[in-house]
Amino acid sequence: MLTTTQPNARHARAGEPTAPLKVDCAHCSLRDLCLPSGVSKAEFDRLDGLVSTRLAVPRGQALFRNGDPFKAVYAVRTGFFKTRVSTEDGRDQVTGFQMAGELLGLDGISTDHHNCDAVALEDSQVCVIPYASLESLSREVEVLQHQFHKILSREIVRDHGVMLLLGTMRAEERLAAFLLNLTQRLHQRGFSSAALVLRMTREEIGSFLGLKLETVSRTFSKLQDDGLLEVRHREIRVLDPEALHARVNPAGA
Amino acid sequence: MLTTTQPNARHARAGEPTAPLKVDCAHCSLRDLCLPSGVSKAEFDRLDGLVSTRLAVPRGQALFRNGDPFKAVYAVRTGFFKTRVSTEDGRDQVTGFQMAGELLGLDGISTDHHNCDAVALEDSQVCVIPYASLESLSREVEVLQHQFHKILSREIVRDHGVMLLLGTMRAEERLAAFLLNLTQRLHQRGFSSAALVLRMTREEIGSFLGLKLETVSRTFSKLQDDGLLEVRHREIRVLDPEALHARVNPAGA
DNA sequence: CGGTAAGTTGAAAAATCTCAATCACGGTGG
DNA sequence: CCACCGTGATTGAGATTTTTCAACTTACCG
Repeated sequence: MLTTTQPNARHARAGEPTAPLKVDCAHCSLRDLCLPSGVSKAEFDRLDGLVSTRLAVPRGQALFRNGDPFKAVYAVRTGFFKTRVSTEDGRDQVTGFQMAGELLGLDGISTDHHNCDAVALEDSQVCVIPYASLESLSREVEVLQHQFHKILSREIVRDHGVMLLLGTMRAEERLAAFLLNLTQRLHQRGFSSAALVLRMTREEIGSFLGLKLETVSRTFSKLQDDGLLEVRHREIRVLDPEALHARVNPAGA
Repeated sequence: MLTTTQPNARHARAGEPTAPLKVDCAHCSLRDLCLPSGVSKAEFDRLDGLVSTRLAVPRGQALFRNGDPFKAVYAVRTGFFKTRVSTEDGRDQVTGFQMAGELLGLDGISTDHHNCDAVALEDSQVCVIPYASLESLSREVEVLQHQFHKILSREIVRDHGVMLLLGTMRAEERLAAFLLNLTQRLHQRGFSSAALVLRMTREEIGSFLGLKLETVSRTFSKLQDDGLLEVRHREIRVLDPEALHARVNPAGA
């Protein structure tokens, strides 16, 4: 399912839009998952010009990097991203994985510069939402303003959930929680919540979960041995979602 | 320095404002650290009515709890808070400590209900900022809108920093980073960055840093033995800030 | 002045990491 | 078409870090 890398673009930065076609939230299938969620039919024409262009980001390439000037936020249209932050001495932490309908770049508002790297894990497309337009439009369209605030707040709540995971859970619980989160988000998007293809390596999963890649691998094997999963490299089948859920909170509740 | 607990209010919820006096950002000394930062003199009168009241929160008491309906965000005027989230099986994670000028309750926008508990660690006062007023006023006052977005974004960036800490650092690095963060914020507020009095227990520090309280205690002792700190219970003196900084990133950079 | 909550310290147990070997697969080139 | 190469994944064994359990100390509050 992964499209092949475009070797000549692999090490370049995100460039010009491949398809500068007029883009239109009103006809986008991700409408209800994305920024315009809650905007009524009648109001959709007011969102005209919110999304200026689309941008293709080949696998392995950064949409933006730590330190880049912040000008826009991005909505994932197709594909899959990771965001990561790093220490001065080179250790890094994946802060999230983003799929269709999710927003990237919100961190940049705080300092006018991006504070993390966003890297495509497969060939992807994003909608470019110039931040100035978003601010001015959300002064006029109340539901847009509210929805944008909700998205920012939701990101904070999500982050708190990740802190809880990193601060209190052991390896098996972390991986179980991670898989359930992925399947739940895939399900929202109309995919099976039993079968999934991971878009990231064991190392990237480990970086997100605060574990080494070997620990991730061992934990996959354990969950497989226990009959909760079927693991074949990146293809995962969830055999027993109930039991998987129970692993997140072993004490039960 | 800690004010004593008011025993009879200890187990009650945050109640009515003790001092329903007209509150005014324009004359508040926290102006530049807080929500109105960046609002010009001329515009200050437009912020009239943004802060409806003040609220006293005695030590140990919750300003809000997970599940409470979300109606307002709160700016800490005096005192000190922690926020925490918890799992169904009762483990919890402190997600942050908030001091004067910092905002509480932003998590509530996402679902119209608070998603964490905010508990005063000493007798505190907050300014109540009804969320509806904030949204409508920020549609009119551009700099307020922008500042509010910056605060939301800054919280996201802060959370990513905590994830990095929880995901990649060992105990000593975590504690060093924590202390430097505290001293830096105290310094911003005009306090010494060498001497500080912790407002929280070892257990709360541990919960924030993803460590057990014994590990926190041992790590304090280690840093003291190494001559970087002087630790007497909650009174901490930073003897060698440089060296402390070096402990955060032992590989150097 | 006693009781309780908070903090410190030790020793053993447990979880995770590190280092190393091996395996599997996809892509490449002969 | 097949052998080979490189990346990613798995597994094992030993080292390290942190946790757990327990004893004890200290400070503070009533």
